Amino acid sequence: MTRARAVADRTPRPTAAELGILRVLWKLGPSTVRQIHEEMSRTDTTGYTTVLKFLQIMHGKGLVNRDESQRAHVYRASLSKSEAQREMTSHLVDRVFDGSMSQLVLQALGSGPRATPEELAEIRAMLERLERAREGR
Amino acid sequence: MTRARAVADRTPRPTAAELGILRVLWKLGPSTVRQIHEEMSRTDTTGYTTVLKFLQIMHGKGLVNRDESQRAHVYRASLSKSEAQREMTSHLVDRVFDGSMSQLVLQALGSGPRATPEELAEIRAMLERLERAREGR
DNA sequence: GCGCCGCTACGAAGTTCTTCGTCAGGACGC
DNA sequence: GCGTCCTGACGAAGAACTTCGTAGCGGCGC
Repeated sequence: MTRARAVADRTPRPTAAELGILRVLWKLGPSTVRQIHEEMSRTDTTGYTTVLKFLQIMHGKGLVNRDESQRAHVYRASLSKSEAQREMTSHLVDRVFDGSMSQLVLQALGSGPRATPEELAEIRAMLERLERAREGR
Repeated sequence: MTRARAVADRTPRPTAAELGILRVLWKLGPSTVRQIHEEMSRTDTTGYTTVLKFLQIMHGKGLVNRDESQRAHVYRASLSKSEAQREMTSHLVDRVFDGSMSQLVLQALGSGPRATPEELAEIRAMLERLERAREGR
């Protein structure tokens, strides 16, 4: 299947297991394999060498950087959480929402677990900003 | 919350290639392998038997139903587009938005290709409905 | 009746993803 | 100095996903 990739060429979309590790890195910040593995052990049974292997793979793909100056290498996510969110959301929208972000928004608002008033206010603010931007154009 | 999982148990999340076929089924409605293959040939080079094989796999998984009363079996998506949208959005939110739908909405509104005024109006309407629902509680 | 054509089914090969066992090198205590 | 322990590297096994070649069946035209 011919897949349209553009952003994906720089930092490929992480696989499920890779994303699990990125999530730990986003939470902990730069970490050693041991730290990552210990954090994952809370909910997971992934072995130490498995985590290590993924970090090596991800390093090869450019998903993480590492500092090798210490004996225990320190890994850092090379894309921020929000970059990953944007990339993955956009991919979802392309794949199942016919490219329509608004459809996604409507779906999310309508079906999600209820947002708090603060969140609704934030969304409303964003909406008004967009509406003003549109008028001003 | 457990509902998403329950649904996933019945109809597993489609893989990338499976989703490609579901998209055609959502577009064309119930179709034969040939029709699906022809539609996919517009943008894709996937072979006929590949499409067939996927439909067989998807049938095994319960992702599609089929009517075998004709010589050329007629396949139909067993989950609607909006069900798939909900399921996949919810999965994304769990994986990369810490379960927060509102974060997804903000991300989508902020980064997406611009929504049309009609779409903005629709989103606003949905938002107001939610705010009223909240007050009324 | 016979051969051709279109259709499904099956299986196998190739690729990617996931997981871990094993090894080598260096640090550290004794 | 020597063994022990921690760490990274590597490779291989297994699972899942993707793709297609080939076989077999049945209908239709001649």
